[in-house]
Amino acid sequence: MSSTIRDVAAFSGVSPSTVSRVINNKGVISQKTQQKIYEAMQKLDYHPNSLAQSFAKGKAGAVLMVMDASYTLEYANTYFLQTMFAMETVFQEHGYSLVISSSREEGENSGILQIVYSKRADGLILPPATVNAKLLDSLEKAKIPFVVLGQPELGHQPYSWVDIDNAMGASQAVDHLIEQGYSRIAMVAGDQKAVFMQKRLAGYYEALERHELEQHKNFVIEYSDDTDAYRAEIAHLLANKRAPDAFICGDNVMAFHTLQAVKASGRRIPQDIGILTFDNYPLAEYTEPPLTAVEVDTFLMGQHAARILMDQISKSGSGEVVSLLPTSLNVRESTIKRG
Amino acid sequence: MSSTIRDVAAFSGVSPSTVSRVINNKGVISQKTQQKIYEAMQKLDYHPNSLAQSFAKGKAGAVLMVMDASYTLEYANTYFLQTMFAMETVFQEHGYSLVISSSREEGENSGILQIVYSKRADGLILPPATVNAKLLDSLEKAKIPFVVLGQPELGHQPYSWVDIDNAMGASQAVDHLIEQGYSRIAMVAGDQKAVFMQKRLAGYYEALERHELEQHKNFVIEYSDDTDAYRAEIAHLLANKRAPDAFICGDNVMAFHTLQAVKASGRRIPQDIGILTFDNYPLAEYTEPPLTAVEVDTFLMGQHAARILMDQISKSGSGEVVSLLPTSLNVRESTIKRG
DNA sequence: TTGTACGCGTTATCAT
DNA sequence: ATGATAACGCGTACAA
Repeated sequence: MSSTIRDVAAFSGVSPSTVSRVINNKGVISQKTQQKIYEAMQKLDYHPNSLAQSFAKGKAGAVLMVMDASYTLEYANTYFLQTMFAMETVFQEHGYSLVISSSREEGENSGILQIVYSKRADGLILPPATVNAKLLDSLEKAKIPFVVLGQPELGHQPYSWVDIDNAMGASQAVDHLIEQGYSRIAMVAGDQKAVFMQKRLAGYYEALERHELEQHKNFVIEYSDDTDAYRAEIAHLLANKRAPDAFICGDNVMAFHTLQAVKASGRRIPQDIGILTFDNYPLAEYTEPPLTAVEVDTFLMGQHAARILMDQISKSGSGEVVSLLPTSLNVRESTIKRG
Repeated sequence: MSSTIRDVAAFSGVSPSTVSRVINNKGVISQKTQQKIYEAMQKLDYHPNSLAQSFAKGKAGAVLMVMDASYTLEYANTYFLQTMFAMETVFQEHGYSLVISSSREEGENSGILQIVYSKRADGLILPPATVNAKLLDSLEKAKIPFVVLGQPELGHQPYSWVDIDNAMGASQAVDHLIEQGYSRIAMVAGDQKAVFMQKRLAGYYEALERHELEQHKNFVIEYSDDTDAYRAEIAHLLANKRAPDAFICGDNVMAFHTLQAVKASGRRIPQDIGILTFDNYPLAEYTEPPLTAVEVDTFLMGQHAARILMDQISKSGSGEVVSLLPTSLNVRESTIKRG
C-alpha cells in the first residue's frame, strides 16, 4: 500500500492539514516544517492521490476532447493529432489531463453527457458536428465550459470557437497567383455546404473583386468523386478559349487530380497553368511539380482552443471568445511563373 | 448542486447502500424497490459521481495512452489516430476512459510516472520509444499493467506488446511480385536500426530463399533523405545490366521517389519495373500508376492492444501476451505485370 | 432483501 | 503558523 498524507504527517510530526498546505502551496508555512515535510515525502515515497484530490476539490482536473469519428478517420487526422498534441501540452502546463472520447453516431451525444454528468471533466473541446441545440442546452444547464474546434454552422453562436481563417487563405492564394502573373483563376470546391468551404469561396470572391477581376460562373468547379468525370470536366474546361490559367483546389486530393488532368491536357505547370492547394499534407511536396499550399497551423489552433478553455474554467464565465487564426502560403514550384 | 446517492435513497425511502447496489447491479434487490429507485434517480436527475466512485473503489477507471511526440507528429499519425479510436472503443465498452499524454523528451518519463503514482490510470499503452529499464522497473514496482504498441527493441521482454507482422508483409510482397513475373527484387530500406525494418528485411530474405532466388547485396538499398542523391543512385542501379525489376519500398515517401526515379530512367511501370510500398497512406492510390501497398490494419492493432490491457487489468497478471497481426496486400496497378 | 457504519485520501473551515 | 474536525459521494463489510 502506498503512503498517504497521514503517513507523511505522522513521520514529520505535523498534522495532515499542514502537509496538504505544503502540497498545494497554500497559506504560510515555516521553512523548517516545510523542509521536514519534503523530507518525509521523499522518504516515504509519497505521491498525492490525484483521485482523492479531485474528489475533495470537486474538480475533475481533466478536459474531455471529443473526436468526430466519421470525420477524423479520414484525411483530417494528420492535423487532428497535432491539434491534440498542442492541447495536451497546454493542459499539462495547467495540471489538467486530456481525456479522449469519440462521437460514434451522428447527433448521439449521450457519451459526452455521461462524462459531463458524472463529473469526469471540467471542460470540453468539441467538433462542430456534435454541436446541436439539445447538447447546447444540456451543457448550459450543467454549467460546463467548452470550446468548439472549427467554425460552427449557424450564424452567431453563444459560445467560443476557434478556426483558421479560411477566407484569408483563399484571399492569399489569389493574391499570390495574380502576383505571379495568372489572371484567370478558378476554384475547385468540394462540398459547398461546409462552412469552411463557404468561407474559402468568400475569400476567393473578395480577392477577385479587390483585383477588379471578372467572376466567371464556370470558374467555380464542383469537385466530383468520380475521378474520370472530373478529369474530363477539367479537360473540357481547358479546351475552352476562355480557360482558366490557375486552379485553387480545396484539398490535396482535388489538387492531385487537377494536376494530372492539366498535365494530360498537355499544359505545363507552372508555365501555362498554376495549381495551388489548401492543406499541406505530407505528400503534397512530392508531386511533380511540388504543390504550393495554403498552410494551416493546426498546432496553433489546438493551443488557442486549449488556452481559451483553460480561461473559461478558471475565471468561470469570461464570455464567448472567437479566434480566427491566420493562414500562410507555402510557395512551391506549381505556381512559380515568374522567377 | 446535483443530487447524491443519499438524495435518491431518501426520495425512494431506502438506504444509500441499496441504491448503490442498484447502480452496481450487486447483490439481490426486489423488483419493487429497484423500480422505486430507478424512478427516484430519474426524478432527481441523478448521475453517479464517477470521481467518488473511483475514489471509493481505488480504481481510476481510466487508461493512459502515451504518444511519442517526436514520432507521432510525422507520417505515422494517420495510423495512430485509428489505433487510438479502436482503443477508445474497447475501453469505452469496459467502462474505462482514455487519457492521453505525450512523452516530450527522450527517456524523460516523469510525466508517465506522475500519472501512475497519482493513481490516475489503471493501465498504460506505451510506444516502444518510451520503454527503458528504468521505466520498466518503476512500473513493475507500481504493479501497473501496460501494453507496448509496437515490437520493442530488445529480444524477449517480460511484457505484452502488439505489432503488425512486418516479416509477413515483406514475404507477401515478394510472393506477389514473383507471381507477377518479377524476379530481381530489390528492397528500399530506411533506418535499418529500427526493429520493424529488420523484420521486413528478414521477411524479404526468407521469401527470396523460399523461392530460391539469389540475394544480391546491392539490392538492399539504404534510402537517403537527400532526394537527388537517392534518385541518382536508383538511376545508376537501373543502368546496370543486372538491375532489379522490382522495388519494395519501406514507406510511401520512398516509394514516391523511387517511382519518379524509375520513370525518369525511361522504364515503364509496371511493365518493366514493379513498385510496391509498405503502408497505405491516403495519397498512395493517387500516384501514377497507383501503388500496390502492404496494408496495415491499425484499427485491429489498437483493438488488440486495448483488449490485452483490459485483460491484464481485470485478471490482474495474466502473464505477458505477444500479438503479431497479419498484413494484407492491396494490389494496385504498379505491380500488375500479368493481367 | 435491506440497513448501519465506517473508510477511501484529501481539502477546507474554524479554532488556537 | 499549525491543528482538529468535518465534509466530499460512494462502496462494502457486517449486522439485521
